[in-house]
Amino acid sequence: MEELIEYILQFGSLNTQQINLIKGKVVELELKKDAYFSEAGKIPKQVAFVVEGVFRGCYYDNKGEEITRCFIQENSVMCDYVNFEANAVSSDYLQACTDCRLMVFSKQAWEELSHIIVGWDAIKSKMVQICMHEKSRKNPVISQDATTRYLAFIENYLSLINRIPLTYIASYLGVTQQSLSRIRKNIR
Amino acid sequence: MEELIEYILQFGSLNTQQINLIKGKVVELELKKDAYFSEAGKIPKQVAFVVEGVFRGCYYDNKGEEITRCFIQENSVMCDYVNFEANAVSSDYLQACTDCRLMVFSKQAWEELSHIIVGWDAIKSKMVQICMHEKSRKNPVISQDATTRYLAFIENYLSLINRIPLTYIASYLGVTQQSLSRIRKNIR
DNA sequence: ACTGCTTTTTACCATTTGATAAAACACCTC
DNA sequence: GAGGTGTTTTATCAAATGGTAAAAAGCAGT
Repeated sequence: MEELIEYILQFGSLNTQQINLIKGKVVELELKKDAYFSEAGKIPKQVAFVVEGVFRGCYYDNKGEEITRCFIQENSVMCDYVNFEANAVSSDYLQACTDCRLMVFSKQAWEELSHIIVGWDAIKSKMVQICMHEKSRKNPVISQDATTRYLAFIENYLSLINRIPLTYIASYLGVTQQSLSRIRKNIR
Repeated sequence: MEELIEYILQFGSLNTQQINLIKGKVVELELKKDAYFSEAGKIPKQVAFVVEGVFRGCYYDNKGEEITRCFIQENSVMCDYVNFEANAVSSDYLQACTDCRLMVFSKQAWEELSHIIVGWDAIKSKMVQICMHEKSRKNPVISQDATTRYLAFIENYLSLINRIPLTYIASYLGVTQQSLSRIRKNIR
């Protein structure tokens, strides 16, 4: 819980009473490896803060290929936010890559905070915008070759290398897992 | 001007008085082809609405390669918003690909609207979030081959093909301009 | 129509990556 | 420790893409 509060306070200041209001709206949730936090075809109904574990965002293209869009690590917010806000059907899965522990806001709780905490909306938008921006900043660069993309991935996500299957990393980097394996051999 | 108002009203409703307040805060700006709306190394000080013309967002990687991140067309909002909000130095250029006409909010005007229009903040965040989301949704998919990426580009940006240099499109798709030229020949 | 300038296309070869298949490895259960 | 399951590595060949260079096409100014 303290991790969540500390995270939120990065984006604006809150007094003790306001912090307690937030604590009252959030519930803990555990998910096992491979479980989905949210699924394509459903309307996202929750915003999560990742306390422990790693998630990935992924979807399937029109050829049925699984594509990993992003990874979400400890101490960050996770949600298909635009569809959450719009009550629209998501096209992405948010899947646990490891056993995970989350703090979860229901849509109702998330919206009630706007009414009971002055300044919550400002914190909220900042949080979401920076989250989106960070994500895109870390994305593999399409004009770089696969080796360069892998090296950049190590820079950005060093701690993930031994926590999640190589297939997911390959899919994130846009190469086959065989190519990634070859790349790993060559940079050794 | 009417294009701007119509665009804003997509994200929330405003009365005539509020609309006039917005109109009073915005100024028209023309930029010639190749001019920059904002530059890497500077703090973004303005938010723009593109009335006419096409822009691109681009940056230079550590090898000095120019990389085109996105295109911004008519009837959309343009800004390096996270750095605009944070008063932080941008690492991107926003460059006119054609002669352009913009409606521009200064940082001061943009913030004053928050104080004088109830609900402006909500409209603002929705606008920015959807803008970021759209952009990433249209991005070329790294696991697809160059031909597929080019065909997807045509789907998303058909009207751009004959308006902007091929080099920019190649740089956006992550291929050399020679490869793109070969691809165009093969799909004919 | 000619000149000079920029953009786009072609061509050639080297390198990277994908597709397929098989082997090696790791992990879990019995 | 044997067997089963899933993951990672290797290997081989075919296809896609990059690098370099040159030719062709488009375009503005005279």
